[in-house]
Amino acid sequence: MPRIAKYTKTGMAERLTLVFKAYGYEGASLSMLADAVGLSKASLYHHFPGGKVDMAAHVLAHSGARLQRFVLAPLLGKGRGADRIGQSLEGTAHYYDGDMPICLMNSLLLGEGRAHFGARIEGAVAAWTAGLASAMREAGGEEPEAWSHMVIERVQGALVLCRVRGHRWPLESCLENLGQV
Amino acid sequence: MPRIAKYTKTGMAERLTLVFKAYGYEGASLSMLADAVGLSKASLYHHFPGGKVDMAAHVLAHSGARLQRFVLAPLLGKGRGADRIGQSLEGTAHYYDGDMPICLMNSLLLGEGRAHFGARIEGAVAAWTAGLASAMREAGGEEPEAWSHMVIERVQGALVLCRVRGHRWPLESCLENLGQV
DNA sequence: GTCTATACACCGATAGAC
DNA sequence: GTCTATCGGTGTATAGAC
Repeated sequence: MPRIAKYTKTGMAERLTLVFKAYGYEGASLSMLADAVGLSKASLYHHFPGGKVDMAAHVLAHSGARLQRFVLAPLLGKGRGADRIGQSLEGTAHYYDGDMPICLMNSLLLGEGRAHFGARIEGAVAAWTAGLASAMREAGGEEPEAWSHMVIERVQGALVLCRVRGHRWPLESCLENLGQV
Repeated sequence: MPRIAKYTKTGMAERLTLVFKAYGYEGASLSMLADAVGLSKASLYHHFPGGKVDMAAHVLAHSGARLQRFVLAPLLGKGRGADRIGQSLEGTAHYYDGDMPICLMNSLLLGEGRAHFGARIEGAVAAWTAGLASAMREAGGEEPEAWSHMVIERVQGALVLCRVRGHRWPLESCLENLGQV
């Protein structure tokens, strides 16, 4: 019996995201992806005619929109630079949600994923770094560029440790430390 | 025509490491792995009867021995704590070699790899953290545990950024900063 | 200790019914 | 817009010759 659509396109992207995060681009099979959205493989191709690359591209676009909303927008908002940085760090905790947060870009950079999405991912990281540096510059901090690189480093490293240890505590601890400066 | 063995078991592990780093556990196929050591798939099974899991386990063991030699041993050696930390950071640059260094444990934690190797990887990270904290404690630093977590965070994050940007500069920059403290 | 040949499952993707 | 059925290819793994 044909199933009725359970998810909007955004809802599908969220479900597919979980698979790509956990298994990477190559490791995520169409069977897993179809199961994740509750459709057959053939039905997935109706929504994503380009197949797996298409799905990963939509997932990346959805993730980019969330990064913009939760992490980048606060950096470019009103108010004192220090307040904006604090809001962005809080947004970072929301952006990397779940009991064991995983960075999608890290998973998608393995194997063939790098050739498909490397440029987009590099651009997102550059925008994040620039936003942090800009806010810190307005906050009067010294060496804003070096500081922004350090923040990205620590957050990304904390996400690796979240995967190693299997919970989100390393990320929370990292963000708390970064917020105290 | 049968090929003659080009590599010792250690040499094979080094070649296989490159594939597992770049593609992860699921993404690394037996065809790629066989090509990497210059043997047929069937011949690989002579050296690694357990198949792919067996190969990844040997690769992880070889990587653990290198971590011990380059990174952990300096931490536990003689001399002032500060000197030992400096030597370990230099060893870290050697441990993560190549033009685009990649953390094997990061790649192997994707997908099924986590179930196979998660415990071993978590143990290695714990040993690294403990060694750093111990050396910093003897060096008279304050909050050695928090400091050691920060170092691992930054190194792992720098390795992610190396993959994002495609070269080893983020790691070199990170290690230089860490050594100045 | 290497190889060719093969087994069988699953891969990504498509055709076409409903 | 969903499905079943199927395609050709590749996946991991094995058998057995040399």
